[in-house]
Amino acid sequence: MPDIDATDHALLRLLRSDGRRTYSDMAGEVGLSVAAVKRRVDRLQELGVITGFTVQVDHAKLGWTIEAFTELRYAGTTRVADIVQSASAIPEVHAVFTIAGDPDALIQLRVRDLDHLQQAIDQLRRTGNVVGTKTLMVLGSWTRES
Amino acid sequence: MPDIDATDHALLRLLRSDGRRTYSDMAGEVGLSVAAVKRRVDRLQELGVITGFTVQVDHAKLGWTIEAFTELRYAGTTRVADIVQSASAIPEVHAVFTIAGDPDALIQLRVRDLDHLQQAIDQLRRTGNVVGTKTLMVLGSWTRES
DNA sequence: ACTGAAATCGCTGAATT
DNA sequence: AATTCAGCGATTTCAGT
Repeated sequence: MPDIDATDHALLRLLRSDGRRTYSDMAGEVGLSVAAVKRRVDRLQELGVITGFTVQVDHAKLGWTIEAFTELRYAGTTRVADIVQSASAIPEVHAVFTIAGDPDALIQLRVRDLDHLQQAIDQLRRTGNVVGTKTLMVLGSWTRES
Repeated sequence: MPDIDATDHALLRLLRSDGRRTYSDMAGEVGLSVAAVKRRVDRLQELGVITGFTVQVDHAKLGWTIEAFTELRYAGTTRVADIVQSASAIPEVHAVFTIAGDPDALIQLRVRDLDHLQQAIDQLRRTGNVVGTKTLMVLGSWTRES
């Protein structure tokens, strides 16, 4: 684990709340020069602490109004890599978590409507050696952004 | 639902893979002028399709090596807003999903070690009217980034 | 490691079609 | 709604401490 000091953590916090914040803004916040801030952010990327920058999208505004988690159980012979590969190939799949114990995987889905959800789940069941599913419909969500 | 055309979707896709991509880069990709691209991105923000920009962090590199989901069951009287409020107050909680049916909520956790996980789960059990939990340990994960 | 300055590059708004 | 252009601000590099 590399040495990440309090200033680095402050910069990460600032970039989390706004990934396009300028170096001069951050420099003012942490009390360093613009060049020093850029050097630290570059270093965090080289270390792999920062893996990238992205945009946050409200999927509901694009018509993908339904979010769900599906727990998958696989046949005993299924390998973890196969689970990820087959699930991630489905466009409705937003994230795949392989799990220790029961279930074997937790799949985060985003779909347009209930019909669309059923199609996505059917597709999940068909891929790999799925022996059982349980779907949790998301009513609301909160995500940390500090 | 506002009218988001193919160019807007292309811009969203580009910004997802790199949220700090320059307008001139995107202009080249979609075949528009820099100012036109800026106008579209500004509009997507005004519409609320783009809710913000952020940095992607490898939490394991910061020492938060363990990820888990905890399913929570609450007493019948508990209100959804109370679930989110009490769970989100715990620093180890990364996301809260309220669920239709059983369980009542799915909590995404990030912790430093197993001892830390136990503390976080204990804290979840204490808040609100939790009547049962089941924790899923994440072995690996994949998230769409296109 | 950080600072400050210089050069480059991109952002932004106004005028125009 | 998109384009062009001009002014301004941010990024990036480098010499100095």
